[in-house]
Amino acid sequence: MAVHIMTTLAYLKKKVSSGELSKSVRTNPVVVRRILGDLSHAGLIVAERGKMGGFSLARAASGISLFDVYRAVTGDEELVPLHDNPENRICPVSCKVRGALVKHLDKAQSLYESELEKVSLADLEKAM
Amino acid sequence: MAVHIMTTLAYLKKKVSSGELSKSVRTNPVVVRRILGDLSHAGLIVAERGKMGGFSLARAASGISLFDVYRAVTGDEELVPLHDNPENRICPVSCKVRGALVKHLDKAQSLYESELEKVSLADLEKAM
DNA sequence: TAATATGTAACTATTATTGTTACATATGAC
DNA sequence: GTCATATGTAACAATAATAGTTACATATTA
Repeated sequence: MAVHIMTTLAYLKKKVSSGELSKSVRTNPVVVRRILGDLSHAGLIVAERGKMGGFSLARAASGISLFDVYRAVTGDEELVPLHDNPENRICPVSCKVRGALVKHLDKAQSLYESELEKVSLADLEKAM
Repeated sequence: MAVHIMTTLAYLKKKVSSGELSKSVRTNPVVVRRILGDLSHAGLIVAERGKMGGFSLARAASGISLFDVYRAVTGDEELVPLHDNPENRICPVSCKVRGALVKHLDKAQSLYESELEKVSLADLEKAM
């Protein structure tokens, strides 16, 4: 939804209200505003309040990547989370798997994220 | 949990029951058996029923990757799912974002998965 | 045949997400 | 100054996914 919203802002190139955006996404304006809140806190969009208010990109679409959008809405949570049951101290695997596994998962996630960095909202908007 | 279980099987190099595995993972044996069911259906482990039954790797730990384990338990679902609200036909973005976005997400996911392919259970087991 | 393992159904508890209603707050038009 | 209209958020309900639990059928071996 966040990418849909951001692509719409890039495409329309004007100030848009949460009501208009919600029609494109086909959901409730509050759902859209919650996502817009994340995007705004991340500095990707500018929100203007009051009558004639609305949302617009904070900078050029070519300067905003899919990774920026992804990060804004997910925080820094992991793509594949680990189980968080307590360790069984008498089992070496129970004590050490997480550490060993997370190293590889982090590497894979870095690759995923750097691929998202390569794609800008301008690239997406051109395909509309 | 699936990786924890598989690494334990690689480490112990013997037939192990769901009860023993659940002690290492610190959860209920049925939770473990559900995951073992997925791993078994994927052909990664062999399940033996009855008294003296248990689970063991179906092939050498060096021949099983993190990607194999990941696929066995997640199916082919996407790392980052798209929203599935209906299209708004009068909005070009609403009609086309998904197609444009999924292309890039699939590329990124391929990179993630091929990184997991590079890591075997033997690699993990060595770190225990 | 008794003991012990897997395989699964059924149920509860917990959590996250989405959608919704309601309303405080801000801002521009008149 | 006030009204119309926008954002910002709290609060709540509906839905779905996951984890844990109990129960029991089925398989296998000593």
